[in-house]
Amino acid sequence: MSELLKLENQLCHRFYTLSNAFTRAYRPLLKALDITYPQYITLMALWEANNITIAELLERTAIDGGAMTLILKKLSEKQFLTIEKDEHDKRVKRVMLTEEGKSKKHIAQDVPSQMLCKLDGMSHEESLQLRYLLDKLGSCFKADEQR
Amino acid sequence: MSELLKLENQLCHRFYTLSNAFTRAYRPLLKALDITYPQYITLMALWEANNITIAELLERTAIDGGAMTLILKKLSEKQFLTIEKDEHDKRVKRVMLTEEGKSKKHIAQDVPSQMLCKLDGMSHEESLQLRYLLDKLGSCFKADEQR
DNA sequence: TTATTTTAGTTTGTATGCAAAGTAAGTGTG
DNA sequence: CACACTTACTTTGCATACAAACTAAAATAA
Repeated sequence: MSELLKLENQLCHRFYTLSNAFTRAYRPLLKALDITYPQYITLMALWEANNITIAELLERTAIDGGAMTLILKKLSEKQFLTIEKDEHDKRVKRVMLTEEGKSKKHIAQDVPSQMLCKLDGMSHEESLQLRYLLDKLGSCFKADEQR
Repeated sequence: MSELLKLENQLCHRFYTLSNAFTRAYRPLLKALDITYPQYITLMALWEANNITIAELLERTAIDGGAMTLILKKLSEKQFLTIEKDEHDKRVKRVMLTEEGKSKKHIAQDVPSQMLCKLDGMSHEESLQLRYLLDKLGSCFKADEQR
């Protein structure tokens, strides 16, 4: 049978599997913060750059626009952030961390290192190499999507 | 600020982004078959091993059980497969490709190579290396999930 | 200025992903 | 044989992912 159609030969299936595995692995770590993985991504973006527009947040997180509306609603209900209309351009909304949202960053500090523990067995060398290859693959997609 | 919490340093975010990119990239390729990416994964598993139980299908595809119920329903409605109860163990269901489902494999033959075209820019060497690292990462997760 | 187009976000409909609860049917024990 | 336990799936509730349609507001063109 065609080797090309075998599931074990699909790069895509590895990504599918691993991406889901990451989400599962983060779940218990994020429980203390009472947030989901995409919500965590959103907060990380904000901890890095607060008071940005939704468009900028979409750009940084690569989260879907429609999904982001709901995610921000949730995070807003949980008192992590507030959303305000821009003064000059009323189409634009700005997302701002609350004091509470800012303070949660301290709790989140531990999350990345805990995740690294789970991924023990992979050397630093290897993870750097992996990162390089992932970024290369990412640029392939970017190039393709522009066609 | 803590480097660890920067979004660009997260391996997980690369997987999140790339996994979604794969799904998007497959969409147009799968349009001819009128199936989604998880449905494609399911069919690949069946083209490789027909007449298997749902449990085996879950094992091979790593798709969620609850989702699989719906995916099989869809594929069944589309006449790709049928589902029958096992004679000996009535809890078990077996999934079988219809003649139509089998024949679609020929159309699907082109999909992997079309995807490889999109990923041009990555050498064969690099994709082998990537595959090796992905599998290593996968085994890290497996080891962790068993704790 | 008015009509056209573009931009920033939201909404809607469909398809998962996942945990947890539920169901039906075997298995094992006493 | 009766009860507890395990299996193989399905169902349910919630949270995205994504395309496409929609809305309001700003930028441009005519």
